[in-house]
Amino acid sequence: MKITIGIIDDHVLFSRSLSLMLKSFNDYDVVVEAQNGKDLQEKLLRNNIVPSIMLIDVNMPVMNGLETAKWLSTHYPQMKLVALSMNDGDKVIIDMIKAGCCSYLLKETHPDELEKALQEINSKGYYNADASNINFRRLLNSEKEAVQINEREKTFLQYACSDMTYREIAALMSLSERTIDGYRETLFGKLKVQSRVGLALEAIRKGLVEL
Amino acid sequence: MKITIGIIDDHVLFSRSLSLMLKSFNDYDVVVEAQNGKDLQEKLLRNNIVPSIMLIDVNMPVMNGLETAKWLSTHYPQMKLVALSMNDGDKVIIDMIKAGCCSYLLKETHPDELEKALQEINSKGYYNADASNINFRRLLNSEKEAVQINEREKTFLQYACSDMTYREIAALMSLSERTIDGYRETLFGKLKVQSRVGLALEAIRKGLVEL
DNA sequence: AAGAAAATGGGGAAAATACCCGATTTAAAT
DNA sequence: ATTTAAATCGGGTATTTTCCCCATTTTCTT
Repeated sequence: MKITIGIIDDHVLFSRSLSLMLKSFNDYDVVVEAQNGKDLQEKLLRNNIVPSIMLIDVNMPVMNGLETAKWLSTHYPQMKLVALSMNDGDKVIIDMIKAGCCSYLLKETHPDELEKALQEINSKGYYNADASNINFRRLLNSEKEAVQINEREKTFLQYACSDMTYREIAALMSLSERTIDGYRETLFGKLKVQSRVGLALEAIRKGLVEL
Repeated sequence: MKITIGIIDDHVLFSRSLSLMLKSFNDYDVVVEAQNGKDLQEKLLRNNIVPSIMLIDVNMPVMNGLETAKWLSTHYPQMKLVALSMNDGDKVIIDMIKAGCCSYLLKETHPDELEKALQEINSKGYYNADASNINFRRLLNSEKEAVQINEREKTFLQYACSDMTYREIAALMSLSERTIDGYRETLFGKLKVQSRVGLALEAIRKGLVEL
């Protein structure tokens, strides 16, 4: 009995050719291919297919990898989820693992390692990429160091990434300019910057605000 | 005689599986696979291989798609270059076409269209993606509207996206603070912003500087 | 209820930014 | 050679940002 696999990726060229490759390994059968989470939901429910391993791309339109992984791990808790992505930031990797993925592979992974990963996931239930891939020790540390900001600060950060002056932002948030100045100061400390430009850029780098 | 193809992509999983797919089309032979432009240069020169069609990923480390396309079109002018990428901005597409690519395909392209594209490129010398892909008319218009900035301004823009003050940037570029102020003013006009934060953010949005 | 911690806010000053006025020097065009 | 255009630079000023001082109010803990 072959191991059933599902692939979710908006790049059809990738998912179709990866599907070919998996079939060439001879132990696997790709039973469903979807272009995003929404697409997958429909295909799973309509055809009543439940692959044992699901390869999930992180960056997708409509319903992204994180949402998809969360949905799958609640509705199909027995399914093995594998995040498959290009070089993402640490935060994304942590989020995918938290969402229930048992492994995180980069698209620059060699096919041989993919095969090894799938075998281990099927037998042991998980696979940790080594060497060229992800250093989990550093990841866990970076999570501790991850910047903690509250809702008000996040709102301010959003507004700070614009052409507005602090005076305008204060008016928009119905706060005093001093209070805004306080947010600014604490965020400067948390993000280790000394100017508003640096703040905006770091906020974007850390994914705290979207461009 | 099969048509010889080369693939450049840092995602090994993609290039290897795409290679499998192309071979399954039966008319093609993948004679070289590289992970970036530098890697390709070495492989071409060392093994004296000259594929007739080269598929080039745009985003790569070490030597990216644009540089690679430029190098190939000067050293191998008879080679057909095809840019292959995920959803990029208009500017990138224009640059790749200018660098000598005869087609620009997205990775979300369906395998059937890829096959059709390769056939047309081999027979007619070019292929324009239709429907879901790129609207060249809009592209040409957007090029007119594209912000034109010179080298000095670009350098300044890069430095402006940091914690540095204008004074420090002036020292770094060996220019007067006034001159820097002039760059700032013209760039404010070109990018339609009123503050340095706005400038930095817009520069990133337009892909004028990398984060 | 008392005390600690957090959020909010006030005033002021130095530095940086934004926006004017223009001059000079260099490069390019005719 | 002359004119144009572009790049570089100088001074001055209003606004904004950054960084201090610390007071009040609200929220949480004990």
